[in-house]
Amino acid sequence: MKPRRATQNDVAQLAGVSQATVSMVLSGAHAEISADTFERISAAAKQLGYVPNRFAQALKTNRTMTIACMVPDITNPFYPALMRGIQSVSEAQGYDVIAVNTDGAPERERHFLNWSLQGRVDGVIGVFWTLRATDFRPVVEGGVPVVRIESARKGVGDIALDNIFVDSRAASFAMVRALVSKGHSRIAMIAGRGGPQGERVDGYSAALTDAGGIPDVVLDDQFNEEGGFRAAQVILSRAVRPTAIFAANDLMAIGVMQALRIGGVTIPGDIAVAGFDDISAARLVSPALTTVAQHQHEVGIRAAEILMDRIKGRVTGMGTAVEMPFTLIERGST
Amino acid sequence: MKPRRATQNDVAQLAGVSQATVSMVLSGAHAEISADTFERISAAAKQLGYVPNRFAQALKTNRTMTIACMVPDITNPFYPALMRGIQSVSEAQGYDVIAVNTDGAPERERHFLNWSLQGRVDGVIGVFWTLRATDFRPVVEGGVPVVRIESARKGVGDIALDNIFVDSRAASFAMVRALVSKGHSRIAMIAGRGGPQGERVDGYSAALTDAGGIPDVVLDDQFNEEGGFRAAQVILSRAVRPTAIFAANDLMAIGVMQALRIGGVTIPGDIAVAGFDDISAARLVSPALTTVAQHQHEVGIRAAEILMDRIKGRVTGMGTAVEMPFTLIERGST
DNA sequence: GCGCGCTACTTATACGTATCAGTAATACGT
DNA sequence: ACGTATTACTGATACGTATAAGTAGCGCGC
Repeated sequence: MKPRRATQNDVAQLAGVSQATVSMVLSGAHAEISADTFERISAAAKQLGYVPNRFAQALKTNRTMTIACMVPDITNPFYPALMRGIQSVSEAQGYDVIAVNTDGAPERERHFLNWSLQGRVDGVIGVFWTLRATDFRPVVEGGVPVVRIESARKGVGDIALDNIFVDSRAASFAMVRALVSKGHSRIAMIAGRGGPQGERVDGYSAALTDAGGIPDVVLDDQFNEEGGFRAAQVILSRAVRPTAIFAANDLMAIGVMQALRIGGVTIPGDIAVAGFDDISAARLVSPALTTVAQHQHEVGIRAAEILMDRIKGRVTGMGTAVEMPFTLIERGST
Repeated sequence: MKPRRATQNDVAQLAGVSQATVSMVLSGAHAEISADTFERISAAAKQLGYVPNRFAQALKTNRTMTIACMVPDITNPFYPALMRGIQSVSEAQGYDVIAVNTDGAPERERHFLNWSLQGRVDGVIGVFWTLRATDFRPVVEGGVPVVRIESARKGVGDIALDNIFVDSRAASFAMVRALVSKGHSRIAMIAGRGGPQGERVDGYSAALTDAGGIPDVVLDDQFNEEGGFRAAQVILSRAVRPTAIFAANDLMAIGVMQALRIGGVTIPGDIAVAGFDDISAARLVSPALTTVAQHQHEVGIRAAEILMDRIKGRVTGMGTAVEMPFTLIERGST
């Protein structure tokens, strides 16, 4: 009922050697071990089904070979793409990646950040909506590197916290400019409330004001299709409708398109729609969705590289801020 | 640069007590401790920013207060809903939930299952595509309970492995029967290759054969919108088209709908479409998607309850198989 | 024949925590 | 006043591993 797992001691006993020898053979075979002993130990380990206890290992080495990826909502297809990028570089270096959902809630973000202080992971890559740089201080000063993925250049301050960002404001600005150049002047924006989409809204407002338009932002509590759907219905119920709707992310944009279709509005004939993120579904909806690509796979790769540099001690000192490019992708919806 | 985190020893020294006392105060305050000492220790701990080392803790107690949720593809909205259910019960009992992506690949499923043997987690809830009951033997016999989420009743065998399942074959059968009763006879099915959708295809084939139809299954490598999109294009390119398409999951069904729309086919007028899973997007597409609800939130809750029973030792002995109900949800697409 | 340098190990210790078995100090009952 | 019970701790040990330090055996040069 309580089937204790085999330990190095059990293996050692079976092979007739000491525990230390077992450790040398099974961890890194860099020591002077005779082929015979090596064989005996390997055989004994296999026979007993020995699996190293990661906790004991971590306790000793202070390394867990695991990094955490903390995101608000793994449901949003934006994040899995990011994770793939992270995985590709960290797994190549022998690190596992685990994901946790923070819901973008302050107490959950804090809770899981605190996690990393418990020595559970060697590093953190995350998208945090509510935490400020000072919240990370105990963690990075505790020796756990953190790479934060952001939507704008943040002051790196006096703390070894790395930022990697796409300039959302500029991207949003560019998108609105593109819409304006197609003749749109009444452009509404749809965004999530309380989230990190402030820069996107800012860029929109700035570009629209530049062009002589009047910003018109509709918020919803949810950042997904449902939120976009609801917000679009609000817009449709108005007396005067916009000629284009710019959603703060693709999920919301897809929700918008569904609402328009139900409302009998043609896209882009009556109303053009644009999104943000370039998730894979953006290519599949019809008409295909105009959007801003953030190249999240590359962002993930770059973030993981930065993290690895910290973990391996190749980089020390204060944090950096790395900017990643965006790309406007025009498709059928505009 | 190497800022060692504070340990109980540091706290003890500062508070002028022994490490053992610190442990008693900070873990469970169930011992006889004077209010004064309690205060001193708490204050010292806070001052030093003490955070328990989970590894040392786990090494000692053999409990990690963490359970793993292993799923093939967290991108599929089906799984996050499941995770919410799992989280709701396990977090209430103080357990954290971490997610790992197996991609449904044998080596990755094995790798992460092996993980649990390393003492990283107290239990596993997972959807495994390739592993067989025997693969779990070392894990459950190693004392880590596993609850497997399945699509059919599995023989529980002689091993303490719990199964929880929705009878996909019956669900699929029921869906096809419903389509037949609406007058459809040429019903095509779209499914993913190499995945776990065998039962769904089986149920489809059986029901269609019963009704005098000829099964017609189109496979694609991917289980998502893209896969459904491609498979639908294959079907549309044929001389004789079906009157209904049944997709093995909602993502594929949504891909199908997009392909049909692009192809100028009306839904459900020309071709009806049905899916499987009842993800939230199913309600939002237009027309709304007819599908089979598996109540994944409830499945997650039940799975976590079963797991907790094992972890807490309230249930011992051989595994069980628990069946969960499904519901046919008819919407506008049929 | 003795020290030297290898090889191939073994012994001992530490990581940070939980916990059991003590043990002073005080309180209590008779 | 004395034994016992209770309170409030302390000391020691163990969890499973990695690793530094030690050592037995042996060939070898001189």
